[in-house]
Amino acid sequence: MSAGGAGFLCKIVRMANETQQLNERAQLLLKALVERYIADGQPVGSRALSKLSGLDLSPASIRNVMADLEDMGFIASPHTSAGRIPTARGYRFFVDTLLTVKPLDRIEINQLEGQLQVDNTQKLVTSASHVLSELTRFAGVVVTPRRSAGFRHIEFLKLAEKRLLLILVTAEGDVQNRIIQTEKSYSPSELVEAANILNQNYAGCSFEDIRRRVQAELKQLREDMGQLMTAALAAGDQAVSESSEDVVISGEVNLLGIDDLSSNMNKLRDLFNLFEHRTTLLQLLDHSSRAQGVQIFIGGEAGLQPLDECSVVTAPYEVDGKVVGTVGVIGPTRMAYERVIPIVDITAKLLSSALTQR
Amino acid sequence: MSAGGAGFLCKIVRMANETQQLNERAQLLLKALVERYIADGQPVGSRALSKLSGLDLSPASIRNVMADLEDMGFIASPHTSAGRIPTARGYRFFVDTLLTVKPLDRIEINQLEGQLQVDNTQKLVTSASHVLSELTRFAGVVVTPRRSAGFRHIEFLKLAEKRLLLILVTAEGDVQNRIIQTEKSYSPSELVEAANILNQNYAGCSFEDIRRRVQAELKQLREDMGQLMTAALAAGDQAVSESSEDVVISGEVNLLGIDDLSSNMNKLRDLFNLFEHRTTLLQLLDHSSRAQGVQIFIGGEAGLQPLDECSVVTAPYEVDGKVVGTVGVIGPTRMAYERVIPIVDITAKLLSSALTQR
DNA sequence: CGCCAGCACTCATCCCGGAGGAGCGCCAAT
DNA sequence: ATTGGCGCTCCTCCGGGATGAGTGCTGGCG
Repeated sequence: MSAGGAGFLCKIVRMANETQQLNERAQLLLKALVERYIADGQPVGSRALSKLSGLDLSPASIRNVMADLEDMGFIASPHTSAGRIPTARGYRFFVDTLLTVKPLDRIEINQLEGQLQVDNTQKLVTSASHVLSELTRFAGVVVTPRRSAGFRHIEFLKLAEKRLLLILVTAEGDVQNRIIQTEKSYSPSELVEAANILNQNYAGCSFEDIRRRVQAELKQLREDMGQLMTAALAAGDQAVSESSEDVVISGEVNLLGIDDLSSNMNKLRDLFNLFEHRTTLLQLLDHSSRAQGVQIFIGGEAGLQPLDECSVVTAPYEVDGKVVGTVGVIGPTRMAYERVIPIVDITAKLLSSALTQR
Repeated sequence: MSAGGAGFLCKIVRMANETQQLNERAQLLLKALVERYIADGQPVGSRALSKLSGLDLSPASIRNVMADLEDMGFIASPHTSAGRIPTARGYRFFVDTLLTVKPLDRIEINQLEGQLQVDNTQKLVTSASHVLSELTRFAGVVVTPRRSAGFRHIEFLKLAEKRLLLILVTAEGDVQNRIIQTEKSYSPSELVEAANILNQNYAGCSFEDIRRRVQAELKQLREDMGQLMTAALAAGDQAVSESSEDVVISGEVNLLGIDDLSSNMNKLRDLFNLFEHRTTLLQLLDHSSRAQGVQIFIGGEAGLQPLDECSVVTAPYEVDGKVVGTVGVIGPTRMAYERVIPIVDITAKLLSSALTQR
């Protein structure tokens, strides 16, 4: 399971340096500290670490190491005489090299699989989002599959004079529909004819292709028919592209209970505003779909202030071997990564296979 | 503009009593107090009221009246030496008989009208919800229209062997679709034939009617055709009823900023959980659609604890003179009713006319 | 050179207790 | 009936002492 942020090259270089700089003792202590802090959210002092770490060291010695870790920016103290808490960089190092994830049981996987509803792409996606939020008790988020820009079947339906309903079955079997205003009033038989032409000749092609070909063959058709076709193509194109990418979020409520976040009412509001602003979130998640495997964004690494004290754990999912979307979890930086990571990982895989079957 | 809760008769009786008991001075003072409290959220003292009320009374006299109002349960003091704040009953009386709503400007109405997107019932409903939350800065909520259980057009589409897509255009012009598993594999022409029969004979009827008539006329059809029909009818019925009532909420985030609510993290979480539990909310809102005009639920009047410090302002909307749903706003009990009420009222009316046009 | 016990120091938190102020209730005077 | 005045209550806002956690540093020990 690989996990990384943006800027791979520089990251790897840095990692090499850091692994050199941090001797085993420092690493062990950092690991213990992060784990402890994740577990109870209190700054961790030298005394506590001395008991936890397993190393047989006195608090005083540990203080020396902690001072080093602080100098290197892995940990920080909220005030003079408190313990230390991990910085974003500390979390990063922890997640990249110290973390040991424990895979889920077969039982848990089966449970998870059972909760994915499969009767419909939309339902599948929302249930995946639900499952993620239920299991992690954070916010679950899924980017809906990119649709291939083509259609399996097209149909016109007359609603009123000069008002048509365009019904479009996408290659994936989902149905889109759209109302078109036309200049001329078409008879039902004309509509059937137009639909037939499109279905017989162009089913499965992308709209761009069709437009090009229709334009070439247009002269053979009556002019009004051509108009209808182009209008239909435009509408279809728009319908597909408009509904093509969206992000489904569930369990935002869970974040209200997290005291790390809900202490700052303003930040919390910013965060929820971000959730309403789908597009921004979409960009972040799209990032993830270019890499493979689980990715983790810690704190502001994504470049969004509202995510200041949050981490985003994502994994892309695929249909027929092609990445089509991203699933993920948004929670506080202080989250149980070793649990969340496999959950996200498995969910992505289950979603992939559920989508591929159909 | 009428505004009332449940239990009309008893309410009217009580109102008569109360109006008798409260002399004009008490009413004026109560009105001033509530308005002031709504405006700045601080308990209102006698000195402040003496200046505000317009009556030329000393604080001492006002204290007498306030004591009476407190005895009658209209106001309460959070602690010994604080001012008074309205109780739920106080708000109730204020809203029922003291409140003077100022209707919106033509300009505002036009603006509002412009923001309602009309290309689609679903979009119309969500934009109405958005508009409500934007204008009031609280949570906007709309119950989607009850659909009449009939169809304008029906269509079968073969997805695979024994797997059909049923496309259904409702009387309102919305499109539903549903996948049916069949026992037998039908040819495209059979599907067209079945669709034709349904369209020509039964368009516009309710599914129950159709089922009855189909059953009677079934013998004339080939058996497999009959099977297809009944399957289609069942699926259509289900599709319509399933998607028939839902509640769209937007702008929940706004409630995070309200200090009346966000002081109590737990209550806030309960509230947001209520939002996710659509059904409970639906019941409350359905209540409203049985009355006519704007209705107001103050505090726990609705019988839901999460709404403890909230008020719900609702109004039913109609299509062709028949009530089909409800719009509303959920905000803190301490809200500017004189502004929210006309907003909800107008939105309901605009929504009605937008839906009726189509 | 690494380790560690001990000590001084720094803060955060908690818990008073007093001062200030807002506002009420009551009462006696008008 | 209205009102000025007085005493009282209780919230809020400090400031200070006590407590405790945890650090940094130093000097001694193996």
